[in-house]
Amino acid sequence: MSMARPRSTQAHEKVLNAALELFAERGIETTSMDAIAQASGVSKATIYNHWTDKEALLLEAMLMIHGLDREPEDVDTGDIQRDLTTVLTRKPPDKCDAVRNRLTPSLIAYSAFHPEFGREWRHRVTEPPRQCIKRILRRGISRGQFPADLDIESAVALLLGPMLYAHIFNKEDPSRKPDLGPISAANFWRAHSQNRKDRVAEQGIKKPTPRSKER
Amino acid sequence: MSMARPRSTQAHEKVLNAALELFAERGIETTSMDAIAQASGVSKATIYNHWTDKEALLLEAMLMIHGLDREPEDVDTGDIQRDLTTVLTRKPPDKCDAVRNRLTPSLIAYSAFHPEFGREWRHRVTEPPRQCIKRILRRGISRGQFPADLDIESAVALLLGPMLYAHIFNKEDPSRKPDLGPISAANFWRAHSQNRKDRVAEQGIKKPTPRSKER
DNA sequence: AAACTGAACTGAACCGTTCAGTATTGTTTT
DNA sequence: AAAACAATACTGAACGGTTCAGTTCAGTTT
Repeated sequence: MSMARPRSTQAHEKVLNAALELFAERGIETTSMDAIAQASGVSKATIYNHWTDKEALLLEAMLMIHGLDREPEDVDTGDIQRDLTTVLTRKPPDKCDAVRNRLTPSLIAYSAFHPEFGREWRHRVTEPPRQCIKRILRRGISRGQFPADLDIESAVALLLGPMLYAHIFNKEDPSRKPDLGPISAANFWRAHSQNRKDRVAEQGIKKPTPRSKER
Repeated sequence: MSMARPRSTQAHEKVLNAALELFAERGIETTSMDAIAQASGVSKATIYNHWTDKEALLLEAMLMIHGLDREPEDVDTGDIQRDLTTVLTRKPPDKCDAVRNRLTPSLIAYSAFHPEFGREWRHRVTEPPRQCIKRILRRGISRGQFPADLDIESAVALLLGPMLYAHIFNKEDPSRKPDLGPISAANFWRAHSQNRKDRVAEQGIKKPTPRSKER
């Protein structure tokens, strides 16, 4: 009934940290449990006492590093453009950020070949910021600042894609690393904002300015 | 001096094809040479006669599938917008395309942890289309259709990023899979085109830039 | 004569399990 | 309060069974 000795949270965290570091440095599939045990200083037997699987460990490690920064997810200053920029520029604490970024390529591949894990990753990690952006976009539409027929799903890709791209392809090239967050936001804003100075109508329903957006 | 029996190009290609298929289906690191031998119908001894390494095989397979579509890399119809859209929409033959797309996540991860291979991948595969886009952008700048201070590197990320993003994150969600090529091109065009009268009403975030500056 | 096959083989790594011994905790008794 | 106890966690090392990259080789085909 009474647990005589509680699990050492110290050991638990040491393992998680070591696992994250190794996953980020050498990749998920190529990091062995023995390596994690050795790096963490926790015996492998104990690791398998805390987690059933390598995948279970990976899952908790991933949720841990992506859950450390539970910021107020929503942003609404009234200025849609500013909100967009804020969300795209938002970054986790420096320490996390490095690990998270180095982890991304592995997660992309691992998720591609482990659909279950992939769903979890997208659902728990990549979806929240997406939702945040979607809310802002919908607000923009209802305020008439974006066209009513804006495809939100495509818009999210337009906003976030450039950052992902830069992260993957400009990694080795230190010459080209401007922060794409504000750039991408500005790019999108200039392309879709209907807030021209001759049009100040704020009420949402307006005649859609005929955009030859095809289709 | 003269080889009594030439290497079977048939075997060579069977191995390459089988390797590509397996790499795409199960990932690079988790595909064994034995599996490739069995799937190709070529004995493992022969495979190691044709390639020194698993990595050598991977490299040639990658170059093969990305070299099959040597199209006229350059596009210049005079209409910058059309050229951009064309390049972003351009696709390899259907057969290749499926394999290439499924291969991408693995290549991202493998390149992240094998810098040498990564350089080769970027240089031989991802760089050519980038260069093509850059040429178009420079042409647009020199013709005054884009602002002279446009950061080309960021612009490429703005154009290609959304497609990469959609490819990675919208894979499992069949509801939203519009072709982002034209959308991304239109998005960029609307944000940066300077000499269209449908955009002059935009409030001047950008100052009227001076004439073309050579780079 | 060289390329092929099929099969065996090496050496190393891997995951996950087991186990005897030890350390650390909560509980009970003195 | 101190000592004894019971229950559990941890260690370190080993082990089984598998998988892998790469090699070797006797025999077959071209």
